[in-house]
Amino acid sequence: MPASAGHRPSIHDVARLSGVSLGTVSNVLNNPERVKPLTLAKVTKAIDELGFVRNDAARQLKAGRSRTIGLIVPDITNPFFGELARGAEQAGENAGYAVMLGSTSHDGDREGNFFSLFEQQRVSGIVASPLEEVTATIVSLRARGTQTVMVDRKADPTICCSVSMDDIAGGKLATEHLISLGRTKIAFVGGPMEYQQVIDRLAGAKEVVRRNPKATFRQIKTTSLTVVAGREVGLAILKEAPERRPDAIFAANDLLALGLLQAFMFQSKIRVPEDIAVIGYDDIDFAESAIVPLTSVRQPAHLLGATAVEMLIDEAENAAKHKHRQITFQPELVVRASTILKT
Amino acid sequence: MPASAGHRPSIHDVARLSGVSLGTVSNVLNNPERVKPLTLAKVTKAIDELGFVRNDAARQLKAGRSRTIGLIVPDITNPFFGELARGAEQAGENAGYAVMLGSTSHDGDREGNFFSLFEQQRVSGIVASPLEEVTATIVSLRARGTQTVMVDRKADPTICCSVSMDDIAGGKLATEHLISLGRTKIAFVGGPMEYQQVIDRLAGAKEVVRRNPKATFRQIKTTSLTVVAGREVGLAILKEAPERRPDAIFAANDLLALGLLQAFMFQSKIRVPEDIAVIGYDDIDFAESAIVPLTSVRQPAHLLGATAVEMLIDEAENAAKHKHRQITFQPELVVRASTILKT
DNA sequence: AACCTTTTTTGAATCGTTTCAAAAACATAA
DNA sequence: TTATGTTTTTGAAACGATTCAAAAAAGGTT
Repeated sequence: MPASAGHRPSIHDVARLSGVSLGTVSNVLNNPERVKPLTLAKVTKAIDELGFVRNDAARQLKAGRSRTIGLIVPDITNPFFGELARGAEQAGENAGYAVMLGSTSHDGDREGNFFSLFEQQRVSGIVASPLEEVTATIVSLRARGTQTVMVDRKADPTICCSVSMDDIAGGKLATEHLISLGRTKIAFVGGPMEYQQVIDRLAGAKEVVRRNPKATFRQIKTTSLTVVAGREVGLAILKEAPERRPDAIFAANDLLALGLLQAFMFQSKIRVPEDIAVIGYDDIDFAESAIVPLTSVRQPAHLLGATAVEMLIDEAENAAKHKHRQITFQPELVVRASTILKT
Repeated sequence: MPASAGHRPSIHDVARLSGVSLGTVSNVLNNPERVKPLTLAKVTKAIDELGFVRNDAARQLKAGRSRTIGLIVPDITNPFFGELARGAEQAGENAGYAVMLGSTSHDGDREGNFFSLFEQQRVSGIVASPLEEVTATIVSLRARGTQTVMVDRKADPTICCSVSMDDIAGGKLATEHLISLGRTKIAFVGGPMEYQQVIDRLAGAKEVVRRNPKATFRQIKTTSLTVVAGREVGLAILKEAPERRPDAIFAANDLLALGLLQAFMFQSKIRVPEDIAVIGYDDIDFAESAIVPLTSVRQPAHLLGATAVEMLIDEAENAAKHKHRQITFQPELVVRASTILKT
């Protein structure tokens, strides 16, 4: 019979009902092997009868920390981060940690709120893919005792661990591919320019263009990395005179690229890849089933999330021996119809 | 100067450093208007110097509950649930609650773990889109004092609030559309058949077919609602003799539909919509930019999430006056190229 | 200066666990 | 039966915030 709504049964109630002491109930919960089978049965029965559920707040208060990890991502509706979150959750689960997800919707205030919420909750640590520079936040968090790992963003290894992608290499990969197809009027679409990922992908692209005298380069800034932003850029390009248009576009992520494709397909004014080749970034699942299957630069989102959580747990559990590491994965080109004509 | 890693400053340390009592520090934190400005300044200074951060576990322990809401969804990488989660978060934020997200990856055990994790954390309430029937879980959770709201699934209003979609109507909408196009060999692709959403969409489809003597119906079961599962079904259909194939497919969600499209486009063996018309369900953002822009049944995911959280907060804050409600939204047909030939 | 009101501050008690030294119960051997 | 070792059980003392009745301080009036 469950307790009335007024009062939730505590370990005291369980102790009283089963006629043992507090410590024994606690042992039933945490070290059952130390308890005589008969006692264990009595206590278990009382727990069931009362509908007792451990109060995690009290437990944490005593323990000083919880087996919970905070994950902060900029936008959970972006499948790249969805996959990353799933990787993080799986790695957490394997080690007996729960992952709490905070999605900031690209809002700096919200990001700050999550950092402080997680700190107040005394999570075991925070894995974050922050919007912009957050070294100061990280340093003070760590000084106060909350471990942090950066994901999808490089961090100074004297400060904390990080798992990131080599975005400069990815930018080169994409641009080299476009140039190898004979394209010369290259455009980079992306933004805002505060995001390190965008900066690096652009830098990689620029370097490749610089080494190819025939190629021209143009940068189109966006205010976000969304399908809508991509569509707007696409519609703007549609309005340009055909000779002004680029013949190849490197979009800073797949969502932008999908938006571009949508605009170009609109009334079939621009053919992809004949008129303009389009390459995206991330290789989300939807790239393959896009209106024109999208060439993209693949990032192992699941692996990023899982690795970050593993590093965090390593630090939490072996604080003494732990050494910060800066892991960088290499991206991989996935060629599809948006850059190559069917043979 | 932040405290050394060994000891996190508590409200006691702040009291000592600023030369006031415990109660005053607590007032600075919770009722600053009651504190003399001079005192407030002293205490605030001490807080900064020590790097004091409130311990939420202790606060909750005293308060009995936290301003946190647990959200349980089957798969965060599905953009439908991504959007739903975002709606939930926004509604929570507006009322000063944080939303903790748990994604179960369609795993019943994991779902159970999240329910009990959230209960142990004494969240203000749980919003869940459970995989299967969970009335028993809900009833006992509520009996022990944890409020619950079902989202994207109808619940008995004598038990708890729910916000769901009329999936039978959605199934009818989709099927009527296909039949109105003159298609007669209708196939329903979806599964597992334990999901109420799938059952209802199928029921709606069957009813419409029954009313149209010319139409034939066929059901193809899948083990999950993913792009991969859709692709497999698509490849199987590719292998069938053309006269055996359906001329219209209603997929239980957009991911399945996108998988079907991928398979059909493979070597261009089946044209969409000429040979087979395809309609999905959810109208995720990617439906519009699919290889063939996908006709779909739109669900207001954001609204579902936000409404569920609002109902939960209403129950948490006005327990006395609260009445359970069963809100059902009507889906909406969005026609695109996968069912209608361009004119 | 005495008295009354209002504003601030105080600090012990409390929330529900876990911990751990000490006590009790039990088992075994002499 | 006693001595000795082992297994179980006990319960007071934390953990760190909030609460609230009571005390103290400040302000106003005669």
